[in-house]
Amino acid sequence: MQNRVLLVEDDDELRELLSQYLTTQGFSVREAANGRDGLALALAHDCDIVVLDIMLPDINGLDVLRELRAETHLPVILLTARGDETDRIVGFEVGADDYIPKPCNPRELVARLQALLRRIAWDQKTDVDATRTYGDLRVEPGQRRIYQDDAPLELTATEYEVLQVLLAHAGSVVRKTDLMQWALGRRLEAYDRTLDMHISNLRKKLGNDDPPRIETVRGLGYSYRVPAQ
Amino acid sequence: MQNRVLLVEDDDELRELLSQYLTTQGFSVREAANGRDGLALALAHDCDIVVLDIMLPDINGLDVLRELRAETHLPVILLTARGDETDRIVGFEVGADDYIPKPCNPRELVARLQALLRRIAWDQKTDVDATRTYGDLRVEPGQRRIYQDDAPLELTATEYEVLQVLLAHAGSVVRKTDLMQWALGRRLEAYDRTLDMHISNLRKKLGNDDPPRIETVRGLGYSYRVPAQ
DNA sequence: AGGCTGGTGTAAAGGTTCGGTAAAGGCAAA
DNA sequence: TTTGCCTTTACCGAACCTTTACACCAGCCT
Repeated sequence: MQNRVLLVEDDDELRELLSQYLTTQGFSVREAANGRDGLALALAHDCDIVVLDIMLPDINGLDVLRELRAETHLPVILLTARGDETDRIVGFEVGADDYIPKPCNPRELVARLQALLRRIAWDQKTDVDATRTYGDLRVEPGQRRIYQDDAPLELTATEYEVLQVLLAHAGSVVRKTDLMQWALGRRLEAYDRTLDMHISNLRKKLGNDDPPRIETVRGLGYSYRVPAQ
Repeated sequence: MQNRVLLVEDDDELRELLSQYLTTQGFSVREAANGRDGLALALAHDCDIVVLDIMLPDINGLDVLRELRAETHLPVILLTARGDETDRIVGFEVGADDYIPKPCNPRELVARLQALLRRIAWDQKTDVDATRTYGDLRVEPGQRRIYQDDAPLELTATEYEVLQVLLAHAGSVVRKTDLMQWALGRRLEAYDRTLDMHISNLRKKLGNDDPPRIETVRGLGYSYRVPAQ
């Protein structure tokens, strides 16, 4: 399916522009307007690559990168207005994989994203492919499979995507619009019941427990019940 | 341990300058002043990473890269005077990992070299030049043959490439676009069923087991089922 | 309470896309 | 020319995403 990009950029206009372009280029985009949200989303294991602006309102992008590197080797491309060379060198030292000065050409951004993803796909996997466990569920991103008590669930591509997003945000509510965007890659339109159907099918495949693993938050979205320790 | 860089650059002065700087930065440098020598050295498995000028007296740097990519996934950083954007995009499409416009800052070159090498070290790739065994299959890259229970499989050149790539990533899903690029060396276009045919033929030659050794992951690609211990 | 409204659950039907494969075509080397 | 192999074409069946339809429930208003 499509690669998942996390775009951390405070300039709403630029973020929107890049987000749309990346979407047309076949990426599934998550957005964050500040460092705190960006870091949280990046650590949620719900994206394959990060595009990170250095100038952010709250936490400096380099500090976000530092914190991220303490946990993961998620590929990161830095973005900045400052053509400052020192900035650039520091960025690499902190662990960036690439660096693009603004104003950035969207086509170049895409080319560099793809070059990096290709390199990673060839070399044996980063921690994006690390298996993660949520109670009796185990996500194996490399195989694109989810196991329940060591038995693989027979999920379709979309079901896998939906469940994996819910699991990445286990314990908190994922809004329907976000779930739609992230898992299905398109916007939620009125009267579109597609997502509800996928949830329904997922619940069936997960076994219709009580209380349900996937809780409905009326008017908002869904949430995977955080598993008891 | 120092990393071995191959520097392919026709401008003697610049090459000498970069070579010296790279040496002071702890790299072991091999040099080539034209495309032909560069290609030969790169294929000699005697370096870890290549810095490749696009403007070369004999073969165009992009063609050198193309030929290199037919054989190996050696990391390559392109270098060029032309700030031409198209050149840049083409470079990435052909399989470059990075791109630096001249005049290049040696410090930035080193930073990018290190970023790329670090990425590769993190992702520890499987050595595709070594003999590998997967259950009853054994890949002998030296002979370009694959043995099943010590009996050689009668594979065509393309079939060998496809199966070899699948085996190198045994247990994880290889996307069709990647498989196409890595095994067939070209981009997957719409309505191209070539890959499907090779998979079909491979399955036949491997014996149509159940469950199939080569699993289809609908909408994504294929995956070689990891053999039971 | 009763009824309205809008969000949700889900069975079933619809329609499209995708993958498997036989067979034909094309191309290049022997 | 023959041979071997890669590619294209074509058809079929299966998978599965989406739509439709109806039932249900919660909250709110009267």
